Amino acid sequence: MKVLIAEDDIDFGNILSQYVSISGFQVTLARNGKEAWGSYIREKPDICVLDVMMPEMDGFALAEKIRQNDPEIPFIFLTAKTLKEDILKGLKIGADDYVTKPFDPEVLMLRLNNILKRVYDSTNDEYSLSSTSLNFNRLELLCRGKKEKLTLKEAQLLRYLMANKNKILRRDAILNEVWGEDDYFLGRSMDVFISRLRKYLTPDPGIELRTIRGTGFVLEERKAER
Amino acid sequence: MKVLIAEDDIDFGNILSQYVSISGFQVTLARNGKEAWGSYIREKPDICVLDVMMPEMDGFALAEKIRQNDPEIPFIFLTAKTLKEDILKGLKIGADDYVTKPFDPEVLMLRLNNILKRVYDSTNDEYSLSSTSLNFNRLELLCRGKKEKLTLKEAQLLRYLMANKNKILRRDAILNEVWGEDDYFLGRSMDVFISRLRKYLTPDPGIELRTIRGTGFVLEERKAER
DNA sequence: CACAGGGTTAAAGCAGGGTTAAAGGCTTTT
DNA sequence: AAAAGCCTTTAACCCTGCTTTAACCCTGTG
Repeated sequence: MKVLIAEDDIDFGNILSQYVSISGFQVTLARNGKEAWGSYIREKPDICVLDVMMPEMDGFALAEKIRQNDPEIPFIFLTAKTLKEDILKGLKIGADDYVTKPFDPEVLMLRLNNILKRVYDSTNDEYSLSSTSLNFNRLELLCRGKKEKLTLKEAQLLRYLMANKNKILRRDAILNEVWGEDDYFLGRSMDVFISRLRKYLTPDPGIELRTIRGTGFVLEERKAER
Repeated sequence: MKVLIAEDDIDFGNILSQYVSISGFQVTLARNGKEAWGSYIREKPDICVLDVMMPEMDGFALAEKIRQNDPEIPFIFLTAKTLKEDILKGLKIGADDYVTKPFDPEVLMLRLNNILKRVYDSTNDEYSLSSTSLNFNRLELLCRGKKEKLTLKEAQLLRYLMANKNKILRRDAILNEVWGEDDYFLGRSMDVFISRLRKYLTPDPGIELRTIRGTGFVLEERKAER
């Protein structure tokens, strides 16, 4: 498990990363927001621990940028502030946790473990339906023997559909879950992706990505009708 | 969505539960751990908000008891303490979040929403009458073993009728509730839908969608007449 | 028996999606 | 620093299926 820590206080950052790496994580330490962004792109960590107050780019701005790249990755914010608006801001971005300084590194470790257990243990990155399966980690779709390489968004959308197979998913729910927000244009964008997924799925006749007009979509196993 | 709040400070508990119920949750408020346990068994809430310091049974003990009953249910702990060992204890039990008093109810609401979105994404609303049931989420009607796929409007209308079964509903009330407005033409449109619903419901002789001339409609269970 | 409220069916109208191509952003490569 | 490459979003145009409108019929009530 890779952890990205962004913390501008050098001493504190070192202590923290020692602590975390002793516990078996692979740690990347960055000294400011810009550096952290570079590390993120290179390392593709599993979780980010971000200081809110940093030079170059603050923790919130960084989090938003990272969130755009990966809507699933969990964040923990570190801050000296207990100001209400800061906490609210963090939670709105989708912080998974919020730790106010000063704190004990052990507290952070427990939270890290809790979150990772939740996010990665329960989420198997293999999904299957009929004679089709998605390996989310490798972004690969195997459909009736036909292998397809997917892009990240394609895979995220398909994963959400497969994780909720046979359930009608409302347009706004899909958008909020996969894109993080919901507006008209993103909706049309989603339609484009749906269209592309249908193409990928054509080799498997046992699977149908059905439109529920005015509501949303379902990915369902097609009963052999007539 | 049901929320169980366990809080021994009566005033604070009331404020909190008002806040939460305004946001559309169904709230049960308990004044101590024992009472909360009873409420838990009765209500089977979807999430628990527990004060740590309570008479009879503290929040941690309660959480452990509840966790035994349901390994998935999420917790949020409320506490005045910022003591390290308390936070650790909570996190070890598997707290999903931890809020220290004093705090803004809005913060709590955001955390509630975050957690619930994560844990439960689909609300299954089911309505039934006689040997017929409507799954509104799936837009499916099961009528005496006959399955029908409904359109959104059909389902909305039928849901309103089923949610108010055996009650006479006035035309203008139905229109305002289902269509959002009430004029002559929409009224005729509704008649078309009523006609179609009657067709769907014919397989179940125990159900009648009756017209109250000059007033509206009732969906009622038909007593074996004669 | 008259007529208004509602039943039923078919046609019309329209909005929500389907599909494809081009534009726009980011990163990586040269 | 420009160019190339890859993905996502925007745009345009089309089509389909749902809702509404319309037309005609039936029936209960004064």
